[in-house]
Amino acid sequence: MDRGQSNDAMLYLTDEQLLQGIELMFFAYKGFTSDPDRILEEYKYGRAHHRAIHFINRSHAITVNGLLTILGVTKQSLNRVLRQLIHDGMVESRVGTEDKRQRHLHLTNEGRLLEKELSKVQSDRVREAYKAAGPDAVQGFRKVLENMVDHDMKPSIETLGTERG
Amino acid sequence: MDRGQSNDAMLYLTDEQLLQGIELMFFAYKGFTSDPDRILEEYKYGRAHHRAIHFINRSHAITVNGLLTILGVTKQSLNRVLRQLIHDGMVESRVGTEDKRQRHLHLTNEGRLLEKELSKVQSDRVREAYKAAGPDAVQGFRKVLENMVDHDMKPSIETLGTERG
DNA sequence: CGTTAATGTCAACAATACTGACATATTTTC
DNA sequence: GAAAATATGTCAGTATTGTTGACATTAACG
Repeated sequence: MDRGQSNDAMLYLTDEQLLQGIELMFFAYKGFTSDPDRILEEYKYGRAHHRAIHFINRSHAITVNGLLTILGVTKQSLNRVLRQLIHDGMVESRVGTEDKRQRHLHLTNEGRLLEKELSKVQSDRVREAYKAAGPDAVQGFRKVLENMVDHDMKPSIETLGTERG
Repeated sequence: MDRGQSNDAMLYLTDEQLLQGIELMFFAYKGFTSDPDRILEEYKYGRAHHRAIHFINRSHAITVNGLLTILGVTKQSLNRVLRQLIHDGMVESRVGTEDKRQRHLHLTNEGRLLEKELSKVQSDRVREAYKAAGPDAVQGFRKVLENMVDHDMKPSIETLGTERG
């Protein structure tokens, strides 16, 4: 390997170092999605389905608008995959109790099974990468990625995994 | 924030920690591509054009097959964007001297300008993320991402930025 | 000379994104 | 209570990017 930089090299980050970072993002993201993609193929689903399933699982009873905000796509685009998932019995859409215009999204038992199947292989890869890199590296990984996220999206992230989204 | 883990927490990575990592990859990649995407729109190009331009710039005189291997798409898919870029005078295709079946790809002056415009904004974001996170974090970032890449792709990465790809 | 390799191209198809328009039900506001 | 705004769903059309499969050309290899 030996593609790292000495600590003081941060004072002037070379173009080469930045381009390496860009390429690392490209190749890592490719690897990151490859395992779930194989499973999705069997279900005739795509990455969009995976993302919907992931965030419905993570944000209990999330509304359609909430999911739209997190995913950053149009409602027409989301509706296409949501319609399929609901039709296939993976996702349930419940009328809101407070606001009856809203639809609250839940995974069905079958949806939960698929979610587990997908998150298993993806988590496995992340876990292996974490383990191979070590705890300090994980800290750094998280720090850099957090700083790469658009500021607009940060509120969305913060609420994930904390009961309701 | 306070979404980190203590060092010994690595012994058992919780599902929550792994899911956070997965989401971080999703949101960071979104931010990572957002700035170039805005520029590409003006040129009526897409991300596929960006990737082609990036790796042609990085791998001097790369062949079509070489580019195919790096990008991991079909030749029909690559050819579509390559044809446009060549037609638009961004990329030049030169017949190989050793092997005349091969086509060696080069950026034209105009292509180099576009490449600079794209890599500028993307590098800026990476640089800012690096700076905000600090040198140690960058080391960790790189370590984790390298471990996330598919083993098949590693040979491709190694040769980038080292004269010829 | 026949086979293989590198490239290009045509056609068809699928997934995912977009815009714009419109409908319905419900809530909020004046 | 009527009007405006909000949440959702849907239809139609279009663009990008990926796929398969088929076929042609040119050049290299044995």
